[in-house]
Amino acid sequence: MTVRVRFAPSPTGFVHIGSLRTALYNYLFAKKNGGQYILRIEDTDQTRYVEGAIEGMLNSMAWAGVNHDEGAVLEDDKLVEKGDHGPYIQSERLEIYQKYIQELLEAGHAYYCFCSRERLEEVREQQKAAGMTPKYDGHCRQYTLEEARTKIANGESYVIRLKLPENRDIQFSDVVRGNVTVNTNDIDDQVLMKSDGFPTYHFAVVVDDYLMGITHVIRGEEWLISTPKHVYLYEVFGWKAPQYVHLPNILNAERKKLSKRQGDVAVEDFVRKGYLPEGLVNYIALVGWSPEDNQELFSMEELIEKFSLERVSKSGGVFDTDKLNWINSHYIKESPVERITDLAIPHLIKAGYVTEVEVNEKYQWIKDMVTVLQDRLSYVGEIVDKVDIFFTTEIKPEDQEAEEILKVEHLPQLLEVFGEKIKAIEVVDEDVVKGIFKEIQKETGIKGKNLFMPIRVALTGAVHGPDLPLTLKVIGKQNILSRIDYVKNNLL
RNA sequence: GGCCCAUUGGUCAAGCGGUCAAGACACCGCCCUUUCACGGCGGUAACCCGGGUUCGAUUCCCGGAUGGGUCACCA
Repeated sequence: MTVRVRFAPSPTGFVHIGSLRTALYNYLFAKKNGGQYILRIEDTDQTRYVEGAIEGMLNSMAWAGVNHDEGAVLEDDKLVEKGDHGPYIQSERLEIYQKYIQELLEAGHAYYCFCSRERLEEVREQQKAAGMTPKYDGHCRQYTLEEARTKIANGESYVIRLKLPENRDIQFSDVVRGNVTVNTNDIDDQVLMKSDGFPTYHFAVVVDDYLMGITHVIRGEEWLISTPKHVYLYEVFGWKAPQYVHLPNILNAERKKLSKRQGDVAVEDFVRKGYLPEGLVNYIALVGWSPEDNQELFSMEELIEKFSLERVSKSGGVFDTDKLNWINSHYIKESPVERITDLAIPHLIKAGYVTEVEVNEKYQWIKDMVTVLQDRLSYVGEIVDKVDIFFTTEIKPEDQEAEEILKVEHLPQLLEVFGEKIKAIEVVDEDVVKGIFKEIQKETGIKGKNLFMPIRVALTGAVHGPDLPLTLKVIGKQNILSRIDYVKNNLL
């Protein structure tokens, strides 16, 4: 039996970081087992549909390199479907659901319900007031199919509910949780078909997973509790249920479910900040799964090779930006400068350091700047916090420590000598600066920290920063000289 | 609140009856570096609490506590 798995987002916005991980695990599991990974769009809630959401999600998945074998894909910016188990968009499968819901109705496993939302609300309130768990009271179970159809013919609005047997334990085995048992008395007669003719998730997911030949359902743990309803549906249809795999949640620092409004949770947020796809994917793979050995850094190929559902953890994991940064910085260091430069340019433009028209002629210079900074970035966008030293004209000591350094008594002499030597050369590059430092050391006896730090602070205002010779190369001869003048005139 | 699930350092986590309880991030220290980083080496730091079972429990069982999930015509 070939493995077939699916990722089934609903197009209500962006791809949540937790969804990315769910998709990734599905993808890894499929690839590992030579199976297929399908992307199905679950757009059964007409009220929550967001324009352009599908396209955005598809782009995020493509960015991350989690590519599906079947499902909705973007071709020349147009949404098309690939694969022979389609349609893969639920709103295009309405007739299919109709057929199966009729089957259920005829067999007595589902019934029409005419209760108004008001009545439902009322019942719930009463139950709550009585200290009971809110649950549909089965009011419409009394109607025969025939009676119900008469009411429908009279124009009454209805939904279709699952008719659950009383007091029956439904058990299923979850790959990560083991055996889970829930009694039907604790489950609602779930609405299967809504009054607008669309199926609910619970119905569509079962019909589609069956029809699409899904063998393993790998999804977030928020679905664990409703799985018995799905298992029951498989049973009454006489279908074989898939293997269930419920993934633990990804939590924030407060150990709450990671959600919007408390920072970055959308894949696009990380793209925007300048995280690399291999960094994000590598990190996210490690929240909720661990390899047999101690490996931390993985390419997608290695993840596929090492991944197994048996090693998925049971409990939720906190999203740790520090570790993400560490992993991401690894991939930034590994990348060709050109790649980081190209990613950095939009950030520099946005921050106002360069204009779009300047970019071409300044490309080499920008590349030099990126070369100097590349090893120090956690994510590319961070570069805008570090480039000020290359653009500033008026040196300002960044803190008290910097101010102290500017007060050292040999600074005026040092700047004088250094300025003269810079003046004397054509082009400032790394080796030239190193040579100059050597000469100064020989001529004045100033060396080490006493040599580098005063120059660094005088020319950049900062105590910390990238390698000085490289930094000076990027600053350039003219700017070095004018900064020296500025410091002499204003800060000494 | 009912039901379901979980609980190893600050965080991710290994462990699957006998270990001085791995490793990584973060933090601290040292080394490398004529500066700053990178890097290398080292350090601090954990089995939620009770009962059982067992010669022996972090590991198995039962309670409790804590945390999470879920109780929609949302997914």
